Amino acid sequence: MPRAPTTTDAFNAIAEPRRRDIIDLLASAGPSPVGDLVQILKLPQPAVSKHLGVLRDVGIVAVQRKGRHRVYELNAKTLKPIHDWVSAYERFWMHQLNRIKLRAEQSPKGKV
Amino acid sequence: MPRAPTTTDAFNAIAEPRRRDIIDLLASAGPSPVGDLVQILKLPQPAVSKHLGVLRDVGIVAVQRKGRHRVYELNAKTLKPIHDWVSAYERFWMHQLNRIKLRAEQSPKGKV
DNA sequence: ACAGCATATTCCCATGCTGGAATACGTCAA
DNA sequence: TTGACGTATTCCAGCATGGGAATATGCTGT
Repeated sequence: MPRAPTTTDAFNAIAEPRRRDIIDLLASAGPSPVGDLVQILKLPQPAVSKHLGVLRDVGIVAVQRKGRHRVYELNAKTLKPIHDWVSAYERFWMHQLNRIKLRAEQSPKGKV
Repeated sequence: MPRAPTTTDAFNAIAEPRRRDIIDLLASAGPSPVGDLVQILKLPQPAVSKHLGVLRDVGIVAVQRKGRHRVYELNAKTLKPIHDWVSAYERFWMHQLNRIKLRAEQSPKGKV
């Protein structure tokens, strides 16, 4: 089977750098219509719409119709699984001291 | 252009659930030879080797030859960019109180 | 040298992607 | 209505994927 669709989950959705850009932008600018994103990201409008479609499918963003505009809003809690997963590894780069701890915790199975 | 190769960066590499499984396993069991991973993950050996190849290209794991075995070790600091990126959104789901803060910080540009 | 184990690589396939261009859709103003 | 705007969808292309099967490589003991 081929690579999983980008709409499978948040992990797949955020693999695309442009989609992370969109997320970052929505986080800093707040809910925005598509046109604003197009202007700031300097991407073709269809490209932005398609990326938004993926993010929408995964639930990372939500839409609201406002006249002929569509206002996209970030729904960041869908990113929590990613944070949860990667946070387990934070200790690996936090302090040098942790190296000692890690050796003890991991203790390659050969140990008695 | 098609989707970026999985070897492009850590974001693309970890989109595959099996590769996250391998990372998790290396983290908890410590450096391990391929055979151990194959046995525990119950995946065909070539599949594991291929996934390890991707992780190796991105730098998430490192290999060490030990006789006829190859011992793979986690190099978790390559996951830091992911942690850094997603941590910016932690506040969105931490405390309910943050909702108030967030509204103030984001203040959709229309505001005076 | 040889057999056997541990691992990597190659080949094939069906699928789904991203970008670009063109086009369709829905809404507002006159 | 009609036209114009904002946005979404469709069609096309090239391409890398992950799985399976088969095979190649490398090391070890005898």
